[in-house]
Amino acid sequence: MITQPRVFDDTHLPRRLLHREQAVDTLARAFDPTLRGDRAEDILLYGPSGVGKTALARHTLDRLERRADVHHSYVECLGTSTAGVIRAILQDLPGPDPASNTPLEDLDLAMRDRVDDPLVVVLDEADGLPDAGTLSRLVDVTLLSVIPICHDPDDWLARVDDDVRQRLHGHEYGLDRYGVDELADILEVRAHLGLAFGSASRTQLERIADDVAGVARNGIQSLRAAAEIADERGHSSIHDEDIADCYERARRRIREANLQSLPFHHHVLYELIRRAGELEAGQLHERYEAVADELYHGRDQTPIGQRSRRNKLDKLQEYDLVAADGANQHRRYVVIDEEIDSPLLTNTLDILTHHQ
DNA sequence: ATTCCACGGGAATCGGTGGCAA
DNA sequence: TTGCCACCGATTCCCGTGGAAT
Repeated sequence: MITQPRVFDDTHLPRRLLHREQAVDTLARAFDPTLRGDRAEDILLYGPSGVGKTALARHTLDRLERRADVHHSYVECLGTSTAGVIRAILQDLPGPDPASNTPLEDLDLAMRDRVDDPLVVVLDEADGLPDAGTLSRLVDVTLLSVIPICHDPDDWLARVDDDVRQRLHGHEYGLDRYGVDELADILEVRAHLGLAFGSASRTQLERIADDVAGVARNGIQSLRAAAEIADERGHSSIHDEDIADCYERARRRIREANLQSLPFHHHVLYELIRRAGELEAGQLHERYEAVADELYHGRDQTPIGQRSRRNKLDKLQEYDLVAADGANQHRRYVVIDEEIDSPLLTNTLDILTHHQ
């Protein structure tokens, strides 16, 4: 039933962005000065995840680049540093890439040196920047303009330095979830491009759009999952019962991918919680210490201390794999989907369960 | 009121990497 | 080749905070 799987990829960019006409206009206008060789206006793009912030920025900049010889740089900020951001920008500019141990100040100088035409820098996941001063360095470059993408603009503005706040203040642009009709339109295009003819009815697409509350990413992944389930059940088109079951699969797939992307330490903590169902913080640490030596034996990594474990647990929560509730010594960690196990630890059931 | 304990921000530190100059 | 330096991500150390139990 799925004829073009790529259509459902997170990175797939449609030719037209439906129901984002005003947003595209606003961004395009902000880029206008570049056509005269001036710096573009900055825009702080915000909104909940999965509603197309990144797609909007990429789409509009692609269009700009086709219209004029204006360059842009796309930087994924999550988990990177100031130096990392500047490096990413330099990579997109002509000239040699700097050595990996080049001092930050030299990177900064190189960037100032090489930006001699208007440059638009998209900073995706800008809430993930650990250092508040990163943006100041960018904003200080004459012809460089920024498009930070974040979830909460007030939060974000509160954390950056004054100069950046002044530049972005009044230049916020928010995207909201789609309406049911709007998202159904979007899903219709994907179904048309990626599924066999007639696989899904308009009513079904509207139902999915409604069930995912207008979050495009979830809608698209749910549609894909529904088509897969229909295939497995031998249906020639998507049935309503396939839709009923598609959300769980879509969510589970995201969680599985999340877990896969994490390093070994996270897996250990996750499995300890999963096999217990739920654990108090104190017990969790106890068990970790009881099994750590054995589990890490023969690996190049070594067990980590409590403070680091807390950070890993934070990450597990961010990734929607475990939840925590309760304060202080009664804090409990609960696994969210017991069916999702860590492939890295499937052979260690004995070690993990012996020490009860 | 005091104690207990997990939390989480921030600084210091560690180990590995890769240029670069002697 | 060797020693040195800067970087960087990960980790640990230190410590103030605050809710719950005593």
